[in-house]
Amino acid sequence: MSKHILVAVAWPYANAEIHVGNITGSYLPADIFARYQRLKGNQVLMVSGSDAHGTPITVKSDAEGVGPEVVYHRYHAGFIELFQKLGLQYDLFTSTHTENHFKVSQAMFTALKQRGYLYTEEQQQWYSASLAKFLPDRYVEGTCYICGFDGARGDQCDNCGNVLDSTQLINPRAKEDGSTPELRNTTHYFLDLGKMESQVVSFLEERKSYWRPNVVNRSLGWIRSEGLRGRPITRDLDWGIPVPEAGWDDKRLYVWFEAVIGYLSAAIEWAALSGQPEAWHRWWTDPAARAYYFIGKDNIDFHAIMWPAELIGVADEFARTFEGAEDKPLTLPYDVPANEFLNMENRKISGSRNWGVWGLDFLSRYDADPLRYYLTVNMPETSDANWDWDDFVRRNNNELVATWGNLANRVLSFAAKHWDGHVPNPSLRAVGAQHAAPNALLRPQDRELLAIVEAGFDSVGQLLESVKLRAALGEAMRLAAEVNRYLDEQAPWTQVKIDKDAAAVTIYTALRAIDNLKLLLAPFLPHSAEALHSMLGYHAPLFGEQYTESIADSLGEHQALRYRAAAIPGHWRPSALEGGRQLRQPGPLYKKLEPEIAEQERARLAGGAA
RNA sequence: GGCGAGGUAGCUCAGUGGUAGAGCAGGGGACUCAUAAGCCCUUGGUCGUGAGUUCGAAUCUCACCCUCGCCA
Repeated sequence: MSKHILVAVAWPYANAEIHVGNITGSYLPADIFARYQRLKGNQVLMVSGSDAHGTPITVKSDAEGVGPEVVYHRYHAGFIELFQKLGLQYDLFTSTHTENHFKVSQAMFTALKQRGYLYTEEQQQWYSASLAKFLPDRYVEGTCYICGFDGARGDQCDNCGNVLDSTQLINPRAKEDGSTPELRNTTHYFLDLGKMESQVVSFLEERKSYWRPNVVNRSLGWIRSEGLRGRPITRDLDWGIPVPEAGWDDKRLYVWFEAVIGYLSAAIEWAALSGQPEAWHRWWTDPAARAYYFIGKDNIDFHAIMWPAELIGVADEFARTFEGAEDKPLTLPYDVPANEFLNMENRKISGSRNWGVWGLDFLSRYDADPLRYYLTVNMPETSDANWDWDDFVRRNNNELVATWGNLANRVLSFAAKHWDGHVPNPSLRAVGAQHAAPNALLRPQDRELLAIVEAGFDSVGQLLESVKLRAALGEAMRLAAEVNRYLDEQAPWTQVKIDKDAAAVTIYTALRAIDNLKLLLAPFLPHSAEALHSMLGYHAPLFGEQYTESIADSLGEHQALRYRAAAIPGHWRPSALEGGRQLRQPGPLYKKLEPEIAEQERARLAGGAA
């Protein structure tokens, strides 16, 4: 029975390029999981978008002398280009700077207020008289009250690394014009997290048995040791979502509060774009639907605590506020399989030090599937992992090319050479047995191999189901090795000389095994799986296609990445490859890499870091 | 300093009470369809340190050391 699965993917912040650590942290695992669920025949909705608001973007745009939307559009366009090239099949990759997201976020705010989970409180904030505005923490500099460093930012000291209370800065000055700010009172809305603590704890306890230990223990530990406290959800800013209250014109919703609402608003936008505006309810208000959130560990608090708290808070009030109708409460996360970090050549990835491998730069020299392979076998699912260029080359050459790419190529080439590019037909062996099922014409060793490989639909599927992607890929690769062993035992290159019918059964069996492996590996290696699918003589693709669309609204225009499902999609079930089928011209699925590139790439890193 | 995660073969990692595992790397061998790829055999670890519980511990308890992250 078909299930509704929401694949919620971290929203990249639109002020930096995406690197391999970001990709393996959340975007890639989400796509692998979503592709598997699609092959299973489930109703997948995979959504995300650019996080367009917040002070890091305005700081950058101020420095460039342009508007914040210019900065956001530039990075947003880069994200979409990268995701297309990587084959990340978002049903919708949009942005938080859309009229729809504004409305949904404001409805969440109003619903929370209605339910009594918001309160106001006065805070002290630096105010610049000469600029006539409040200064966000990042807009104030001064002397660090911990280490004495003179260039500390209001939110953090770059010298000692401590997170600062900006109001304690010594000799504060406005970054923009150097003026001396004064502390003034300002009123903000707070989300009353303390009021929801027991419900959030219950939410976590109920999921403890199957969540990753680092995600659930860390969240529970944090709540137990500190307790949940109210947290401001508005700021004195002009870039962002207006607070839907009279007299609050010069304030905006805090990004941490509104960005996560994107998971809901993107589903609503997707439904509207798809011409079935009610469709989002199937993923958001049907208790049977499951929501998976793919994020990096730096985002755990927001997805395991804050966002569930927002959802628990609004409950069924969102439907009344947003569409004036009664509906069930919004669905809470089923799982938050957060990944740890990826280091680069044993050092932390750093954008400012240019120590990292950036997605688009990588794809200008290498293909997407080798990247997806390496990032999956090395995925930081349980602890931090490390990107090592020598290891990348080794794994590409000795695993992806040697075990799998070569297997497909050797079998297809053999069929092309000896059976004129057709799948050998085992029924030729049995006179008059044309009505027999294909398996009836197979020898015990052939049936045994197919049974082993076909068991992968369960074993690999189970691992994918529980989001153990590294293990799932390893299991699929182990099955590929089984087929290599089978070939060596049967030695069709010898059979073909003495008993061509025997060779035909062997190659038929091997082709069917490869057809199965193609599916088992498709979530991980979609580009080469499609290529192989075509070489095996299929016409319809396994997956649908990505496309971009420009959407205009009252805030301007935003580009969106979308997905059109395949008319006749692939299915997560054993191959029924028939004998006699016409194959296409085979060719290598992957390229071997020269060992020297590791040294070259490291030099590129070091050069950039100097 | 508190909390969380991790510390297992050269490398990347699996393994939550019962004689230490996988892949890759290293060594040897038989084959040749294939991107000199594949297959078979094989070297290699006092499972961070110390103590305890147990007939028996990588696995449970305690202390300590190291790495990463969050918080202070």
